[in-house]
Amino acid sequence: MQQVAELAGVSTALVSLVMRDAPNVSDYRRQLVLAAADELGYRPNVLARNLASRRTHTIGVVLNDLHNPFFAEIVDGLQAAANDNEYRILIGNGSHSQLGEERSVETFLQFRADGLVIAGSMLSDDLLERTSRTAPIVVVGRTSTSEVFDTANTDDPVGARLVVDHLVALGHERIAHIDGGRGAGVIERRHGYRTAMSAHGLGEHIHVVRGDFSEAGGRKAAHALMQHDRRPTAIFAGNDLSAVGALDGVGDLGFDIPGDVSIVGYDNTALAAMHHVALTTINQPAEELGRAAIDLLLERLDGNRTKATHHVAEPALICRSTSGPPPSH
Amino acid sequence: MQQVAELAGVSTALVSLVMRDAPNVSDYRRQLVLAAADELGYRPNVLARNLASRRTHTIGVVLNDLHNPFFAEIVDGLQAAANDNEYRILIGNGSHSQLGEERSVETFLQFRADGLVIAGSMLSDDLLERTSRTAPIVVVGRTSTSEVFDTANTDDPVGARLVVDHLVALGHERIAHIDGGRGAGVIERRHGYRTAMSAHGLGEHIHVVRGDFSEAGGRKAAHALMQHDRRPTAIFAGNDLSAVGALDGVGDLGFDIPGDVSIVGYDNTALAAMHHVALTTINQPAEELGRAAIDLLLERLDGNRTKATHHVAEPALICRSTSGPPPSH
DNA sequence: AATGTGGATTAGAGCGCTCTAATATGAGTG
DNA sequence: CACTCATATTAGAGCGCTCTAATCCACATT
Repeated sequence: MQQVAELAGVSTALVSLVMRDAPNVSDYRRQLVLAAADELGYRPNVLARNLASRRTHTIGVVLNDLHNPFFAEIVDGLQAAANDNEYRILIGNGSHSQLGEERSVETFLQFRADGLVIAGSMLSDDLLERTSRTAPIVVVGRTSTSEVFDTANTDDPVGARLVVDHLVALGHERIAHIDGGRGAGVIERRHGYRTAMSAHGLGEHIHVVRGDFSEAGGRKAAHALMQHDRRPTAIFAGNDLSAVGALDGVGDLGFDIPGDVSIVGYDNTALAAMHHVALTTINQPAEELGRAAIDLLLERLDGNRTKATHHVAEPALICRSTSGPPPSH
Repeated sequence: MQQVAELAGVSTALVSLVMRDAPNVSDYRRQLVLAAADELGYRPNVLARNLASRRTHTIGVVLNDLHNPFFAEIVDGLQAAANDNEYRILIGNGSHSQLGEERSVETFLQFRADGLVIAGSMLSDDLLERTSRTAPIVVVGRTSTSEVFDTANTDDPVGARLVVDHLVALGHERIAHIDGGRGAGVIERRHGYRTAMSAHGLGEHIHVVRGDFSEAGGRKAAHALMQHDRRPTAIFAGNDLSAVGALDGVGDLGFDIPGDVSIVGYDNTALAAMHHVALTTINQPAEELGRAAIDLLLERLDGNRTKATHHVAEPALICRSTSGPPPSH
């Protein structure tokens, strides 16, 4: 920077002003500085800049599971919104574990990211609240009544109800649910499922088995369900990934879909849309969620809001070919 | 830091030593400092640390396409290897475009990442070589004869040959190829396909159509191929994602797989392994590639090597159910 | 000619740490 | 008991930038 200043015959302060295009710099000097910077191949050191300005213009995004296409879609929304606002995004991999998420969060805090977006988090509200004292946080894909951090997610109870309604309308009664273990949105979806089942007078058929939002988990759960003595005629999986696993698991055992059993997912990822999968599922507007998350964060960063806000998007049933009437026994 | 030093009754230098667990600090003082730090909730500022030490202990990973599960698998290897070596990983999204990759690279350089791993890059060798003067780079999933930066990838010409050999052994002659546009490894796979076809005396049946390593691209290419007047009996797609797209596209038109047409992918991602897809494909040892990339980078960072090294992994045919004998016309 | 005004420029302190070189400490040695 | 030598500790400069407050200057106003 000093070299640039010398070459341009100005002070380092002016170089600084030019490099962050501040106003009130004469065009003449601006050109001088720019030329000098170019000649020397000068690239501002963001580390130093951030240290001095106490702002990094970076948002840390912690993804619970890089293998889940749903998160890739959320990132699309985040990326777009961040670009529009001159923020950059860095992604941390939660490795599908609490520890992994914590590590990522810690990394971002140490880098002094201006804010965090945590998608599909398995972390406790308590931990998140504590963290958000250091930097504003938006949690995506999970409900929370926290009065400290913001959230952006889909109305999961409604989503779960849509699934049950759909299956009941097709004539199903024995509808089982594969949940997502400790994942995000698990409680709401499970609860929504239970409530909807009861509302249809199917309380006795409520059957929840544990999954973990992964393919492997979905497959295993499906095996268990289909080998049960009162096996279901329909399975509502907690997300598309485990639905696809269930699809596999059910297929392994030689059952026909949807002839013998219907399967419904959640998320409407690209996976579900594939012709060869054609999964009936619930759409979550991933990109909308991503954009909303950034908006919420920026409101905080610009100091326009201190009260927690919870953005709730509408789910929608996407009917494809893994759901149909139950077998006539 | 100063507060911690005062509370512990030592110098800031000693606090610094303790915080990065340097050797030669007495146990007594270490406890003192640790206690003080804990009491004050002190968290070292990585920005300042990095600025002062000129080391960030961070590796920037630029992924060409977050939607491609292959990259998620590579990240698993990178993450594991980085953890083992006390490095942290940050991911940048290339958004499937050159511009997106450049932006990510720039971000990492500005953050002074110690090194970069660029997976599936569409950037030119020239640009990469220039960049690697600033920080060491390992390019994953792409061949290069560069004498400047390192690479870790699979032997693509061999992989392509395995595909053609397999299809020819099944009796196919009209084998078409959907390439990956400007993606990584495209040239080698295409060339390997051409060479293998010629070696089998099928030069006249060489038929390449352009894809872009995405599902949409694969579907579109498959449509074009199957509506061609001399339509192929087998399609070799440049990666799994486009193979799945091709699967869809072919299905759209009412063809049976593999009855009417065989489809083979490349990468052996989780996508291909799905029961409902069961794609015949070429395995790339993603985790091995990830680990190798980190190893190469660390050799550079530790100053043990300055000569470019190219790690080449062995591809392997994974035969599933999207390939079979051609239809008997 | 004196004064005012507002934009352009700059000096210099400080962000929070690391690192070098110097100094303190203390056990072991002849 | 002075003298090593290895280990433990510290002072203080410096990393590369931003930011505040001060200064400068050209031009308009009285």
